Amino acid sequence: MSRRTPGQRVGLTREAVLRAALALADREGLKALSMRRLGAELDVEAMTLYHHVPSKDALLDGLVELLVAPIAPPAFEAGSWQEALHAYASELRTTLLAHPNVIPLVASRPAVTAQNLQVMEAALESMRAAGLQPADALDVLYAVTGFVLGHVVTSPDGDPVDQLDALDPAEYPLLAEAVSKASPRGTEARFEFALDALLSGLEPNALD
Amino acid sequence: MSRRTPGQRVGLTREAVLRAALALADREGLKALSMRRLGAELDVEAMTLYHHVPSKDALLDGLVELLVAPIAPPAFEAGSWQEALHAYASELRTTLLAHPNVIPLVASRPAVTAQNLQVMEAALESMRAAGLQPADALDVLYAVTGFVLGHVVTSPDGDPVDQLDALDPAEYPLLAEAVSKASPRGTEARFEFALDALLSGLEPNALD
DNA sequence: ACTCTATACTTACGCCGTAAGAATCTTCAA
DNA sequence: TTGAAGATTCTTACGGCGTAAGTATAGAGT
Repeated sequence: MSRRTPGQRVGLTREAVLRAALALADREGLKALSMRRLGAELDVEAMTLYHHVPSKDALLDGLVELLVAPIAPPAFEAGSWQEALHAYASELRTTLLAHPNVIPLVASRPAVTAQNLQVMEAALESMRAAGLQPADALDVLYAVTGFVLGHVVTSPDGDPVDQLDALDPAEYPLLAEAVSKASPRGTEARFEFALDALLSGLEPNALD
Repeated sequence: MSRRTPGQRVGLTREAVLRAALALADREGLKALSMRRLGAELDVEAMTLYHHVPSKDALLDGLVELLVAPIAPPAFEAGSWQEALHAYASELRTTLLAHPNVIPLVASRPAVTAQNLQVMEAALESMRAAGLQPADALDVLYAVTGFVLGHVVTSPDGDPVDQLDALDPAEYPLLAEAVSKASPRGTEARFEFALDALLSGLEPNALD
């Protein structure tokens, strides 16, 4: 049951493969993302994919890069210190939340790709313009990025409260109370609250 | 090539299985942690493990729980607000860093187990004694936990700078400068710096 | 001593990543 | 116009995976 005769091109590119992989992971989860399954999705045999990607690990790396690449680095030229980092953190969070299935991947790959290095360099550039030493700026960048990742990892979709909804108030009275009262605020408010806490604490130390 | 006759007991327990799994993951990484391999480690066939653990996913969940369980919840009775959360965050970080191979697992499993719920309840208890509303306390807990996880995920072992060591200064001048200057401080200093920033920013908002 | 059950092993199925190689199409120089 | 070269695809095969189903035995409770 062959799809077509060998050699007959189907116009695959690395980019197309990565996009299909992201779509598949979004739709059916990371476990469904196998080379055979992805091949089927593109109407191609699994081994064909290896002409565009050297291994499955490399494919996953590429997937993370595809996801993170379009995020704009923090721009300090316009607006205050906090605003720039706040906007950057929010965009990063939004991007990750749009692909919840891929978050574990982002969290488990260092992703020191050329793409990422350029983003970091650009960020340091504009942070220097704002008066920061590069060493301090790097600390701040790491702190904010790690914070966003950690927040997204601990509350991927919807309120973390969702998972705690059916909670026995007799066994966990305070937890139940906290959950019932915290609901209206939502995860986003919780994120902004903690982010601003971090940023306001970061500023005096970093600028001194 | 059978190891022993069926029925002959080897004295396996869920706990022993989980400990062996953790040891194996620590020693050889997550990819080496297969049911067959783990069975071999315990001198047992793979299927035997299913008497102590319902599935591999459950085994991984148990592994995370085993790792996180011994961490003491933040105790506010003695010492200041910051000290308590600082100590908790540091212990969590130390525990995770002691098992770098397992970090991706912790980051990708919600882990809303009975164990964890009890830890959270205990934390809320002592935070209430310090004058916090449970809802605010929960926010603070999530913020700190997420922060630690994010930090550990982005710089698992050694300085993140290690991976950036061989960097082309011509291509990334600021990055190279930041790396060369930031080195002596180390990852721990970076962690404490950002943690204190978060905590100092958290306090006024949460206590108001 | 006898039964019952928990524990262990065996076999088998359908997945997985990927190494090796054959078949075909496209391109381009002669 | 032809024919060689290289790119792209398919085929086959190997060892390893999680686990469903079934079998055998050792030890505990009567």
